[in-house]
Amino acid sequence: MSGRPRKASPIRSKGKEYHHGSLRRTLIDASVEVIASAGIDALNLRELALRVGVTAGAPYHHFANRGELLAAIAEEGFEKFGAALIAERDAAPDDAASRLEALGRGYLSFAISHPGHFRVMFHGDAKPSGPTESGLRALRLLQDAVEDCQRTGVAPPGEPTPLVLTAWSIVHGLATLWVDRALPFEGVDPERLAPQIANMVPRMFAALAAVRPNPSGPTR
Amino acid sequence: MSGRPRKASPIRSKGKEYHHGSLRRTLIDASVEVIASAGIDALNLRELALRVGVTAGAPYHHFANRGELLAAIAEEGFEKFGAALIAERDAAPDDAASRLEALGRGYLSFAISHPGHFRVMFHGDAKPSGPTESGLRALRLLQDAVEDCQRTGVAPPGEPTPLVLTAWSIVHGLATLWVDRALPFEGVDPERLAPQIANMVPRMFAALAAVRPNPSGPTR
DNA sequence: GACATGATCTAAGCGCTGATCAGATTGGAG
DNA sequence: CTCCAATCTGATCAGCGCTTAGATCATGTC
Repeated sequence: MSGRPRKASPIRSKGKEYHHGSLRRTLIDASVEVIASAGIDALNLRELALRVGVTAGAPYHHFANRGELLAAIAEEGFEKFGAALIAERDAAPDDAASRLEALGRGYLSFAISHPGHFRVMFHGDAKPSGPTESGLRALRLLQDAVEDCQRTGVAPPGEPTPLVLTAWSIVHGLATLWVDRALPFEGVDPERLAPQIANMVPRMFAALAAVRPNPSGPTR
Repeated sequence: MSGRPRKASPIRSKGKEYHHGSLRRTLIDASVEVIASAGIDALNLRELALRVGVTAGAPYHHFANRGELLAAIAEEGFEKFGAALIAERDAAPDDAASRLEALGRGYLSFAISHPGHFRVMFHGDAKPSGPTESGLRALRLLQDAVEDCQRTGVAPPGEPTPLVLTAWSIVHGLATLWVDRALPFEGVDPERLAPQIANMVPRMFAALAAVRPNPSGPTR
């Protein structure tokens, strides 16, 4: 009851007020929910706006168009993604193989627990520019982990790019198949399979290193 | 059958006739082109119809709605896909590892040479039913190849599902990253990298088999 | 406290796209 | 030739993205 009742608290209760208070945040959250359960195509700005209690034109004061709403979701997703990868990696034992495995687990865990963000992050259609800054940072984490494995001998030496791409492809492929619901294995729970697959990455690299000390050279 | 001038030739020249003659085929082909270059979202039935010389309502005599057009493209894609995989496999040397590698090469080649079909085939949004009959047939090819590798000792024994899923994830992940243009490696040509990655699948399996004769048991 | 200013939201509407439907046109079967 | 089924046209509706003018609120200034 002092002079200014609500100054540093921009979040209002959901009551009927002219200004929503945190419409941008609310729109992103609601969008992620819709996309997670029904896909990007099902995202309807009109319905979305009405559902959170504003008129159809209001979102355009926070996002220039539908694409920029999606871009904001993707950017937020890549930031959460990078943070999740780092957390998982730093919680792992301090050897190169364990940390690479942790990154793989983190990758899959993120896709499973944030399918809405993940879908938008790697949505191929109509990508204006290439990968974002945050996306590249996440890739560098993987790259460093693979090179660490090479230095400590738990991955074969040589050009790291094919190894990085292989590791990335494994986890990204499984994550994609999972969020696209394209896994036709009955009785298989991808959520339990995820750490198994993630663990397979450093195991295969280690096996390669043990069998072939120098597998470089043209493959075909 | 010499009486009727055109009976068994339903394909007309692009001349202005009331009946198009092969509108369904033409619509699919044009759609695949659009999707390959601009993505699924860019597919516009009106523009598509006018471009091939019919009015906006005509496509609905061949497809109940936009989704069924996409479903037809996916189905056709899976059929081409299966045929391409079989052709590649049967052209390979007659050992299990070579055939598994050939399947991986076929997978990636298909994605690279048929990006339009591939995009629709694995489009996660609004998939009504699960994978198609043809899709499951393609999966069985991979499953059989992996089990052959296990029998001949070039892959570790045990449950084949994790191995199948790993192999599938590697090629599917790279293919997805490729068609989504999400590969931020400069100076790297995925088209030349594809056989290298495909070759890595049986090599890693063989290494695993050589190092650990029995890697079964809970991973974590 | 009165006022100006910028940010936010409403209300109305435009254009484009997916989808429907009655009727015109055509090829083919009997 | 006659009739039928398939195909296409033309008109139209509904839904959605987006724009614009004006109303409402928050905040800083005097």
